[in-house]
Amino acid sequence: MATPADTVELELPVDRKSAILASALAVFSEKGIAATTIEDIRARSQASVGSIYHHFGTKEGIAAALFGQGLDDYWVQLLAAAENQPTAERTIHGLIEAHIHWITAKPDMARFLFSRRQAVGPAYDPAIRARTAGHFKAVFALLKPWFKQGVLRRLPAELYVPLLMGPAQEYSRQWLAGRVELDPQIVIEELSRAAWLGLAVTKE
Amino acid sequence: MATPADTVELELPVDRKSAILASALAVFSEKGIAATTIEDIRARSQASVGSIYHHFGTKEGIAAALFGQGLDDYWVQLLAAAENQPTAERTIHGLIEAHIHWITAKPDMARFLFSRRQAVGPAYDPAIRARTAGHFKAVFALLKPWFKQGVLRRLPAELYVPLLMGPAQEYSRQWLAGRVELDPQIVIEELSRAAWLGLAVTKE
Amino acid sequence: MATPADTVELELPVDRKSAILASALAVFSEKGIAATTIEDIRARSQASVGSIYHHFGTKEGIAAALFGQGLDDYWVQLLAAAENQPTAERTIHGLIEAHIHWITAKPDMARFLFSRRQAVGPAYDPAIRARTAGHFKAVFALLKPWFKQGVLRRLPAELYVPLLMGPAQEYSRQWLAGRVELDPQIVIEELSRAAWLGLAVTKE
Amino acid sequence: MATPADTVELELPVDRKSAILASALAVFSEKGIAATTIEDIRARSQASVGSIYHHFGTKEGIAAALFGQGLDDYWVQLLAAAENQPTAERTIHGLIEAHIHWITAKPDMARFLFSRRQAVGPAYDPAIRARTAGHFKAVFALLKPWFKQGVLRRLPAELYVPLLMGPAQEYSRQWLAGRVELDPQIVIEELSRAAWLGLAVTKE
DNA sequence: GATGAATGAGCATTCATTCAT
DNA sequence: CATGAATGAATGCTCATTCAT
Repeated sequence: MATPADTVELELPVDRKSAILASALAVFSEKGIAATTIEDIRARSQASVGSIYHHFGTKEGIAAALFGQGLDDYWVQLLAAAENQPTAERTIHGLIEAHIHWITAKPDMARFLFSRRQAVGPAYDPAIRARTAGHFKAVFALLKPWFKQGVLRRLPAELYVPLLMGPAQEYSRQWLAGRVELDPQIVIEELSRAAWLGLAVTKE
Repeated sequence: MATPADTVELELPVDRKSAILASALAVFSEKGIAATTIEDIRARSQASVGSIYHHFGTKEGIAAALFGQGLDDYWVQLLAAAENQPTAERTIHGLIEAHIHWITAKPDMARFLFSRRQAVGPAYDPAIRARTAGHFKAVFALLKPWFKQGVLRRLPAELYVPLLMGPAQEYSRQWLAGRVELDPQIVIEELSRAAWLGLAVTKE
Repeated sequence: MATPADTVELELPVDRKSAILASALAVFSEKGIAATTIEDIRARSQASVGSIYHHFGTKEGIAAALFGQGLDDYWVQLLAAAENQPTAERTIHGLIEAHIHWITAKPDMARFLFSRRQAVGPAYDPAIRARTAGHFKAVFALLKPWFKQGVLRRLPAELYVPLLMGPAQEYSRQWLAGRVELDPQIVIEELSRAAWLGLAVTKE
Repeated sequence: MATPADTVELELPVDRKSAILASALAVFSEKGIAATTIEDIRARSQASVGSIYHHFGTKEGIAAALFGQGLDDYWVQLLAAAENQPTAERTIHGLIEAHIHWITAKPDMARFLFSRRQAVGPAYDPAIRARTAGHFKAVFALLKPWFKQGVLRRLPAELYVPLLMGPAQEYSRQWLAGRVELDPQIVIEELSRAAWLGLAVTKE
């Protein structure tokens, strides 16, 4: 067995394009998006400037490609986790659990994705918004039945994300910033509980 | 009739230093922090480059000064709102309400403050963390009695902020990004309710 | 024949890197090192700022490259002139002659080289010192035999350069500053004589 | 007794003007002339920018004042040392001795003075040249008798300084640069000897 | 597709100097 | 005479992007 697990750095070059994206993500995470230069990405990916521009056209092109990739990956996880759950409570639990697992598994991508406005310029805003909306709609569709059954509360649309994901999102930011370290299982239970209580119809 | 109300721009120059800070905040909000140049700030504040550097030493110095100012202002509001409340529920309600009012009153500063990592470099991190921790402690002290009375749940410290402020924070981000527009009163009630349910001891 | 001999200025661009070095030397000589700006060098070399930085990394990088080049060139001349001389006196004469010829042939480089401390920052000091020491050692080795034969005096090491090159060096500085103009042959004889008398073992 | 010997730094403020000059010299020596800013001088002299400009008008004005002061001081020493000597050899010895003593006593000023071209801009050149010429003439007059007596050689005027001061000057530069450290007495004897041999008429 | 030298607009920062108090 | 806030031209350097090979 040649390469030990922590020499990950050197395993990049699957193909050029992916290597560049992976390197970009790594550097973004290390130095911040704004502070990252093409030269940083070039050095890490062992590609040439020309090659980078050949594949992505612009610095922002790299970020956009990365963002799209991360966005889809994230929502795919959420969707999968929420499917085929027997109850609303378990569905919500599945979403929170998937969220925490995902940021834990891919912290660099999470950091990048959650820095929305810094990551990709306003030009890409509509596209991203549309894509996010699409994903969200798919997930929301899974909750529909329970709204009809009166298990989940009917609220102004803009409040669902804050109530559902707000606590998890806030915790994630702190964890990604290295300010916090807890047993994931406890965190998931607690954050799911909060989301559930905020959304569930009170029995009286 | 000399100056119409919306020509606010021109009323800046109280004293140089404040004018620079105010202008910086305005430009940060308009173009984003990373994209803001000293020249932008200079043009808006009608100061000279030299003057800016005389007062703040570095571009980051401006951001740091602004951040400190905003941070204190924010927490002062929270603290005031949470003081002298008769019940835990009302205290939590006060905090959320103050939060929403503050971001509504000072959206530019809120945008700046909530972009933590982009706003001020890692050099200032410890200082900011300490200052935030201090403010938070003061607020948390107001909730102490209810922990002792068994009204509020005892949880790992890292979960209080997510449960208490997470929903409000998530909503604020969307509102500040212009993605949402709701009746503040409804928002406050809903977000307070979520925070309360997440923190309160369940009667059973 | 298109370009007259004194339009040397326009013949620069052999390759970019050399053109930049040559231009830098010219401007250093004209305006002084401290007063020379990158823009001066850029204008003269007809390169772009980016190109200059691509090749030399720093303003000081240019000076360092130039210094190394000049240093080697100077000592190569001295060494060649001192080799294979029949007597100590002729060896010393050869060194002084080579020195005067070199500064006469390359006054700009001489001015640059002899302004040691101003030319290159302290960071490069050790490297330069080592390089100079190496060159000096090679030359000194040529004089060794005559020390053994009792023709040249044994003195504290630090005095050899002052006694050998001091008069020539002082004259050179004045000549390079344009304060003096003499028949080189007379100068060489006189300065060689002084060096020889200072170093030779007195017969008597 | 209040102030210990090594707190010399704090004893500056005799009067403002002198304090500024002394500070300037100190900083020049520490950071180099080109790298010294008015702010450096201000900080060390504990004067205000305004005050500095009031007294010297320009940054170069400081250097010029300092240069004049140092130049006169140097030559006064040389002259005194060469006066009333019984022989040409002792006169030359006196000059070299005074030179070495002076640079040893006032290394900062020596460093400043010997960096001629960097110290003061070309504007002051004629004035300095004239002043130096005057001083030199006075000293040279002391040697006149021995030229007439055929003890000292008649040479092109431009060669006297190189032959007389060249070795000492070269040694001084190295000593001031910290590259050398010898017993002053030996150095003086050796450098005087070289100067004498270079200038004396050979007995045959 | 890949390479890397070249480009040049743009930026943060410095610093001598001025001048109102 | 002293002070220090204010000025703004000038400078070294960065970096996204292009393009000939």
